[in-house]
Amino acid sequence: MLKLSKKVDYALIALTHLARQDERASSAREVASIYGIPQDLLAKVLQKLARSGLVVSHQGMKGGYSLARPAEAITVARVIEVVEGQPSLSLTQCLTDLGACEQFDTCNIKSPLQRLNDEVLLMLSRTTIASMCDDDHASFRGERTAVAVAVADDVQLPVIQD
Amino acid sequence: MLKLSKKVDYALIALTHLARQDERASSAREVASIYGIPQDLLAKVLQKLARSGLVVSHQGMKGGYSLARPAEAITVARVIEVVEGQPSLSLTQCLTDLGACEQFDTCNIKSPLQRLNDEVLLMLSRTTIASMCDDDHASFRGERTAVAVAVADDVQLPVIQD
DNA sequence: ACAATGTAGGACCCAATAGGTCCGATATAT
DNA sequence: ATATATCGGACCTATTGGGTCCTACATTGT
Repeated sequence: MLKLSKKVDYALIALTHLARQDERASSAREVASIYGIPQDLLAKVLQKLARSGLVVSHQGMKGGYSLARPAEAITVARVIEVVEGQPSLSLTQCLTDLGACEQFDTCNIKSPLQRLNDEVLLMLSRTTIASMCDDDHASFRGERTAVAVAVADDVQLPVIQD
Repeated sequence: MLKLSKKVDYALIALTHLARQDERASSAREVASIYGIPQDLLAKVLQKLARSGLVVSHQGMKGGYSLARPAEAITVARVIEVVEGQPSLSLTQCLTDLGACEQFDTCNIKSPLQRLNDEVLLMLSRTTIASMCDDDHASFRGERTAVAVAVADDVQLPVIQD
């Protein structure tokens, strides 16, 4: 599907929210109500983030969550990995379930996929909660971007050599 | 899940196979048996590719499929889009189902996600069947790459400014 | 002419996952 | 003590992914 799950969406929303709060803890309920996210589900997600050390939790009344480290040190890659479990961070099964792949020996696309996977991973590792915070000040109009249009129309994009 | 489906895997395998055959048509059965892919399923995938004009089909005995255009002109992005239908080429629902997103107005991560999405899309648009053919001559050992290890271990990667 | 081998495409099936809810237990500030 | 938190397991349901089966139709070889 090449789409990130809602859980990851929610995690990113919550984390950028926490990043902006800076210090003060926010409860799952609070965040959920602000962004219209199912409360119980967000709670689960935040618990995972807490268990993984991306976030610290304060129990009891007046409790909640706050970032466990600077927003610059939380990458999208890590968030995905934490929220939906490691195996999902590879573009294809055969890159994780090594040996479990039926067509491993005859497969003709192993190494290109590996490369592609690494590139995506790198991109997700360079994107941090901090960078997402900065970025969101830019306007978003909900239009299809030039890239999306080009792909949909099956237009040839210029090849970039490296 | 951020993983491409088996259908896409199969499509890419078949396409690079066809690219190497150069001219001569291969039947779905042939390709399926070489790579250990369920035949009926591959047939469906190839039919989609044919309907979308990425591949031409020759019916009847001695029939089969061959590339409809040079391998350089078939991008991974396009293949994904064709095989699993447009909506799947965006990292998150809200980028496609515009308006259908519950938290659209309050969402704090719209534009960063848009950017990320574009970057991935661009990368997938620059990768062609031709480039995958070249690439596969490189050795593949099935080991975790440096990038994968770094992410899993939650190591901070150097930030690259643009 | 007719069998063998193709593609075309609809119907269907099953298992896995995503998304979400509910509940009881525990911690803590007022 | 009570209201408000997190914690974490159990559970539910709709969707999707992956795959099979079957019928119809097109071509080639004999």
